[in-house]
Amino acid sequence: MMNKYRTHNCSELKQTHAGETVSLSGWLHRKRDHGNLLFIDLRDHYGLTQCVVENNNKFFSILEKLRSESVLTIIGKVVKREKGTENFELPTGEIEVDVQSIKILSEAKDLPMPVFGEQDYPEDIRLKYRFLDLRREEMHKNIILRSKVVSFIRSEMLKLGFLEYQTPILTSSSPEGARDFLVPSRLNPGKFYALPQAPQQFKQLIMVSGFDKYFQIAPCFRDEDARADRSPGEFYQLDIEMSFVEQEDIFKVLEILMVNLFQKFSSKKVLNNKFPRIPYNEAMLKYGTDKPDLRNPLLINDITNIFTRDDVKFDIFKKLVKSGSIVRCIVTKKTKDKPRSFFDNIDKWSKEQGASGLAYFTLEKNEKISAKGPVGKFFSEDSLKEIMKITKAEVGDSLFLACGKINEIEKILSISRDKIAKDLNLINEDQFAFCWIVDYPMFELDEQTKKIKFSHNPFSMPQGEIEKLDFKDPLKIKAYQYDIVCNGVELSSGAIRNHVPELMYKLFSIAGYDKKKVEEKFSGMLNALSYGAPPHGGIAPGLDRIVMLLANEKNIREITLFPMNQNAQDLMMKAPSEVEPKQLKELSIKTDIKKD
RNA sequence: GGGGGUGUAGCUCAGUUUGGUUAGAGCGCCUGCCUGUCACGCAGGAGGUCGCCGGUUCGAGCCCGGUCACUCCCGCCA
Repeated sequence: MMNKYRTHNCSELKQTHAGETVSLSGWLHRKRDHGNLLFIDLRDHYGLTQCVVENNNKFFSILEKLRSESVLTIIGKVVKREKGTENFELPTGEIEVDVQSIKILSEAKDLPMPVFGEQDYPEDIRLKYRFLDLRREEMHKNIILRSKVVSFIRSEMLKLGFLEYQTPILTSSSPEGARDFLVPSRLNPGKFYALPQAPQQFKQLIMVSGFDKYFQIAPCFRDEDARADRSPGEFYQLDIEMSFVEQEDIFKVLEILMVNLFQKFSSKKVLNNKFPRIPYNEAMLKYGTDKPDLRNPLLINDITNIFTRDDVKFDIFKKLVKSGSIVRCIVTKKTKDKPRSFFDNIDKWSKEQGASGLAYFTLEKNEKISAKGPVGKFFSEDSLKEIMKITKAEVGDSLFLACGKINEIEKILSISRDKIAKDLNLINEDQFAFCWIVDYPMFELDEQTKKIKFSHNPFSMPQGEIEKLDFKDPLKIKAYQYDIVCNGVELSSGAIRNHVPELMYKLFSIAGYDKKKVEEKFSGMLNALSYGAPPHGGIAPGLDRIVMLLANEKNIREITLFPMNQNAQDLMMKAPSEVEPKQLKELSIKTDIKKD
């Protein structure tokens, strides 16, 4: 490299360059001013180089006054540092550049937030001055990681025989799923495009078009509220679709890709090269959630039947069980010597989470087996033996019990599992534990409307032979629908698709869409499936969440170049913004409609 | 739409419990001293509507009510 700005970058120079005259360009990272001797750390994308000026140099006073983060070119001679003054933490720490001349390319004002150092700063300032925030080492590193992950995925997918296809950004609104972002059409007054929530229908149409293996790093738009791990508005999926495949074919592709990806970009251990397949119902029972963290060894067991026994006197639970509640528990191994406060804290915490609390006892054995703890006295030896059989608990273990309606129990025990494991330090942070959640129900009951709705994707293929499906009891129908989960993070859902139009009408009618409505909303799709469609299926792992796991970050903004804040505003570009009345008029849009 | 947390100097934070003189510290900035630092050091200085509005009080950064901003969570996210 050699141009008017630089002969080398700021991480290149070594002892072997000593004596050469070089030019470097970059940001003034840090100054150390000794009055008659000035050290300057010059920083670029690649690293840091220390430059030195003495007070007999005509640029000394200029450099002394120049503010941090100004951009300059330094021309000077590479000098080997004297013994004892090297900095072995820097790749360039064995040399320094003796400044001969400089050129200031861009002067920086007083900074609203420093680039130097590892201090945390308020989110709104970081977002407003994102270009400064991104200069900081941690952010810079995360963004580079993200770039490398994207490149790696592309090359792996190509190796696996996939081709990348691009799909439209302006498309039509769909009735299912999230809220759409709408774009008014100038040429079609009163009509709107929608930004794609995912290229779902397009990727299926690509299969119908005969292309066999599709992937895309696809932007997806959903107008829903933000979370720490969910950008408002937009995110990226590794969108995948394959023809003539069964569920296991898709699992194989994803396992190869994920294992390679996570091994390449993290030093953490991938627990299983073949990810465990856990049926949805089993996951809800054993973990209370369909995104279990398998690093956590704690399991949930159902012990409702214990509370129908006459030799169990725990009347509060017995009464609830009689009226339809269930009891489930978490066993913790060898916790008999934990102090009372350990158990009480978890009980107290669960109440803060809105539960009615967690009962607990510890299994002991003197002459006979007994339960120690506030509710221990209610259990006979025989009932404890039965509990031990069901839960595989042993003497010295403790049980945390929750009683209530199934949804409440699943929820509280799911978060209790996390909480207790954290308190007992049971989670190995150096692991990635992947799993597949399979056999999702096709439909579920909407709690509010009491109507049957699609539980996941309306285009999924129901399991079993089509002729034998029992549409009278639709809640029992399972789908070829699956999620991939890593360390308790839901990375993606996918499905084998329904490529049979008649079946699709049937399924939609169960969810309350008549034939006309289905034809109206999915005409493109249905039409395509009527002229020879291959059986196909796919998946779409969230790219942002993959990078978060690899970068070990809890917040999606830490791995996104220019994120919006929680209110879906870009504080740097000032989006969204008002527009000229003329623009609105062209689009046939009025903005004076009041919200209810 | 709802709940929690935070808001004091350009930045990070202390002070709020128990209302009471001129609201402090570190970083940054400005001035001076300093030739081997790499978080350079030393001395001095500037910098504040204590988010905003209202209330209680002789007196409010501190108590009360409202409001705004940021954030985390619930709802929502096929």
